[in-house]
Amino acid sequence: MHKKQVVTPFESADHPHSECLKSAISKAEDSCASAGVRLTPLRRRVLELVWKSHEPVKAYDILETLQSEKKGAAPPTVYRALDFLQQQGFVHKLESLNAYIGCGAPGHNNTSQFLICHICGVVAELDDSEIGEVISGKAEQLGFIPKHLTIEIKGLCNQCRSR
Amino acid sequence: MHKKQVVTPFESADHPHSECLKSAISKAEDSCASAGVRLTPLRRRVLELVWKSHEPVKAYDILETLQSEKKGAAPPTVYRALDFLQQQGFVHKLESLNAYIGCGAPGHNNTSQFLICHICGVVAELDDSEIGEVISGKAEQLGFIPKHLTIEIKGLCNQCRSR
DNA sequence: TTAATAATGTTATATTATAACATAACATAT
DNA sequence: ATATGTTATGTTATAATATAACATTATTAA
Repeated sequence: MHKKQVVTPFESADHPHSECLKSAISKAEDSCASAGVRLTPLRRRVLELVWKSHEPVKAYDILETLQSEKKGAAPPTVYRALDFLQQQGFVHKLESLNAYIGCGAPGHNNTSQFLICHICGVVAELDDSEIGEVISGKAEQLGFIPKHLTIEIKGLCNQCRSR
Repeated sequence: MHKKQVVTPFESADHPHSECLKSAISKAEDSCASAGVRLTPLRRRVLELVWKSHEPVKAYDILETLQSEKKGAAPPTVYRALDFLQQQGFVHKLESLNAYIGCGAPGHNNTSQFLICHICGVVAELDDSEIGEVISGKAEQLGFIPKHLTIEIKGLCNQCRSR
């Protein structure tokens, strides 16, 4: 029996989100310290902005906020920070949305699967070993060696279905 | 025991690709006839260009070819044709590449999974029921109703691994 | 303290995609 | 066959996403 391994659940509107944010920053700090890389003020700020909510965030929305806070931000400012955060596993890119979402369990991700509600926009993240295994298994039957999986599921979340 | 359901295999460089092209156009013609929609010369030409090979094709590469063949083509020319072809299930968009690939089995696709070789660029398409079922099952355990799956796996194909 | 490295600033441009409105082609009902 | 509605395409402009290239600043390590 496999476990669900929900890395980030669908959060209701009233959950204490400041805890999510705090936890994400804290994990990033620890991880960077261990890895010997720098969570600079800029990178930290971009991570905060990605974690503004459980909805995907667009690069140019981050840019707009940065520009409002301090002049001089340009697209590379954002994309470099996002690249760093993705490399460290703190942020994922949702390819089907061209948007970014905070990772709920940096360091514990093998393959991630994202459930994206097309009504409310909220995203849940799974790291379900069975999904990864089935896909990898099928691929390997064809002699294919998987390196990176993009798994994004759009649909209707429990909350939105109930309405 | 589930079957592999390989919709489009990894094709070797020397396979008779004109057969793939011919078959794709023929299926599209039939499907359009049944559905009562029009495979116009422009749409057919774009479908041919998507099926130029088993590698993903970029919208602006299609545009360039169209422009070389006849003046007046512009981005909407291509994107409209691609939209139509996607709606009819003749073409898939690979979200992780912003590129398009011909569908090997229009009308028989539940969920597609794409294996993308990051060395040679060739794409194989699966429509494996077990993959779809596992993912949908997990999602449903969370009360999520899946509508559309994006499953794209980058890695090393058999051919490229052997070198 | 200096040199090397890493991060950010800055300007420009590439790439991907859509909006909005005009014209043309086609279908169908008279 | 012709008017009319609908679908498809033409056309211009612009929006949205992302990277290249080089200059400057900050940090680290020798």
